[in-house]
Amino acid sequence: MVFPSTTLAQLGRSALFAGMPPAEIAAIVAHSRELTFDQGACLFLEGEPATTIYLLLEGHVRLARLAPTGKQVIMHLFGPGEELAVIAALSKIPYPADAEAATTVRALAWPSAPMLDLLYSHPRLAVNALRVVTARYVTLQSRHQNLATRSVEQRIAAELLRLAQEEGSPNGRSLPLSAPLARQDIADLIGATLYTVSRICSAWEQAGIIQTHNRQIVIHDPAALRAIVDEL
Amino acid sequence: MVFPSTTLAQLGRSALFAGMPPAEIAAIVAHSRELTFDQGACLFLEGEPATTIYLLLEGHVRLARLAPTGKQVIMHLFGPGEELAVIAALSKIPYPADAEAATTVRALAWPSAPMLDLLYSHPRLAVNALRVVTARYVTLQSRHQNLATRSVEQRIAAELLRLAQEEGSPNGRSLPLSAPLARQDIADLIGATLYTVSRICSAWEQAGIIQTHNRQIVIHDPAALRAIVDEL
DNA sequence: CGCTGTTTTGAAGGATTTCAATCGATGTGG
DNA sequence: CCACATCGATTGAAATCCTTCAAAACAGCG
Repeated sequence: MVFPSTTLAQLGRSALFAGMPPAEIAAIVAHSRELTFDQGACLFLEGEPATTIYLLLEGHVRLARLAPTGKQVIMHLFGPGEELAVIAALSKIPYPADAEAATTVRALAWPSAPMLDLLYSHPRLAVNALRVVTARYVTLQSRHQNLATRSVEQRIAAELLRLAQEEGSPNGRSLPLSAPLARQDIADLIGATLYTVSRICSAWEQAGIIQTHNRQIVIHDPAALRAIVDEL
Repeated sequence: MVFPSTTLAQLGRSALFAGMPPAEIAAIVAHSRELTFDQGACLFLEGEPATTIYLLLEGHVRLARLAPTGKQVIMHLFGPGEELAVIAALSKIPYPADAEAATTVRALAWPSAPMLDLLYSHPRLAVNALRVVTARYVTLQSRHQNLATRSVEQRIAAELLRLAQEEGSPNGRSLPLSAPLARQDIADLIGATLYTVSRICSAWEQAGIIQTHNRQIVIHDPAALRAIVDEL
C-alpha cells in the first residue's frame, strides 16, 4: 500500500493527530486502508462493537439513531477531515448510533486496537481525543438546548448557520453548504417533521433567503437567518 | 490540611482517578480544598474560564444553560461521587453551562492547571477523562433522542427511571430518588413546562405510580413507568 | 399566623404533527 | 426522445399535544 504525502499531511492536520510525531502518524497510516462507500451505504450500525475508526477524506456521513417509532434523529453530520467513531472506539463501548454515507464517501479506516495502545504511550493522542469528544459534547449540548427552547423555524435557521460556519467559506455573501441536505435530513437534524420543514424552507426560498436545488442548499441572506434565531 | 483516608479512598473509586497510582492521587488531593455550598449557591457560571475541577462528596448539583428567553435547560444532574467541570477544565474551554447547588453541597475542589500536566505524564488519567466525557456524551445523546421523538409523559418516565437506575438501590420495589426534584426541575430536565409536568405527575400520584413529598420522589411502580416509555 | 414560593387546575390558544393528495424533478427503458 | 416510474417536495385541512395565561389551593417557614 502506498501513502501519498497528501494523506499523511491530512492526518497531521486532523484534530485527532495534531502535534503527534510524524513517525507515529506514519505507523497509524500503515495500519489504515482507504475505503469507498456508495451513497446510502452503512459504515456501521448501532450496537456493533467499535472496532474501526474512520477519517473522512471526501463526502459526508450521517450519524443517526433510529427510534422505535421509526423516527430518525441525526446526532452529527460529518464532513471531510472529521473523525468518525472516535468516541466509541477509544472508550471501548459499542457504536452508539448508525453511520450512513450521505454521499459517495472516501475514508481512511483502521482498527481501533493499536490506537488503544498508543493512547497509553502517547498522551498527546489521548488529550487530542479528549478535545474531539469535548467539542462534540458542546455541540450536542447546544443543539439540545435549541430543541428544548426554540421553535422549528429558529432551529432550522440555527442549524443552517452552524453548517455554514463549519464550511468557513464566506464566498461573496452567498454561502453554499457542501453537505447534501434533503428536507427529511433537516427534519431529522432538528427534531421536526418533513412537512413543517418543507413549509418553512419554501417560504424562505420565496423570500430569497435561501435557495435549494437537488439537496444542495445555498444561503443568500445569512443575516435574515440570524435575525430569526435571535427573534423574541 | 488533613486528608482522612475516606477521602483518599473516595478519590480512588471515582471514575476519573480509577487505576491511578495512590501516590499520584495523594498529590492531587494535596492540591484540593473541601468546599461547602448552600442550596442555591453557584459553583460556576457559563463562560467563565474553567480553572477548577470538583468532585461531589455530598449533595446534588444542577448543570444548566439559561436560554435568552429565560427558559432553563438542565444538561446534567450530578450526584455524590461524580466529577464536575472535567470536560471544560481538561479541554481548556470556558464552562459551557452554569452549575448550581440543588442541595447543600460538599465537594472537593482543586485547580485544573496541575491536572493538565498530569494529563500528559499519566496517560491513565487522560484515558479516564476520555471515558467520563464519553459517558456524558452518550447520556446526552439519549436524552436528545427522547426530546426529539417522545411525548412529555414518556420523557418524564424515562428520566425518572434513569435517575433511579443511577441510585442503584432496588429497595424492596419502591425506589426513592436521592436528588430533590421540584416540578420545575423535572420540566427543565426534559424540556417542557412546569404545568404539563405537574398535570402528569399528579395523575401518576393518583394512580399510585409515584409519590412526592417536598421535592423528594419515590417510584412505587417502575414497571408502569417502563410501560409508558415503551408505549406505541 | 401571615408570607412566600410551589403545586394544582381550568380554559383558551398556538405551534406542529398527521393524514392525504398533488406536483415536480430525476432517471430509465422502450 | 418520450413515457413512465420513482422519489422528493409541496400544500391543505383537521387533529393533537403542549403551552400560555390566570387563579386558586397548598405547602413550608419565619
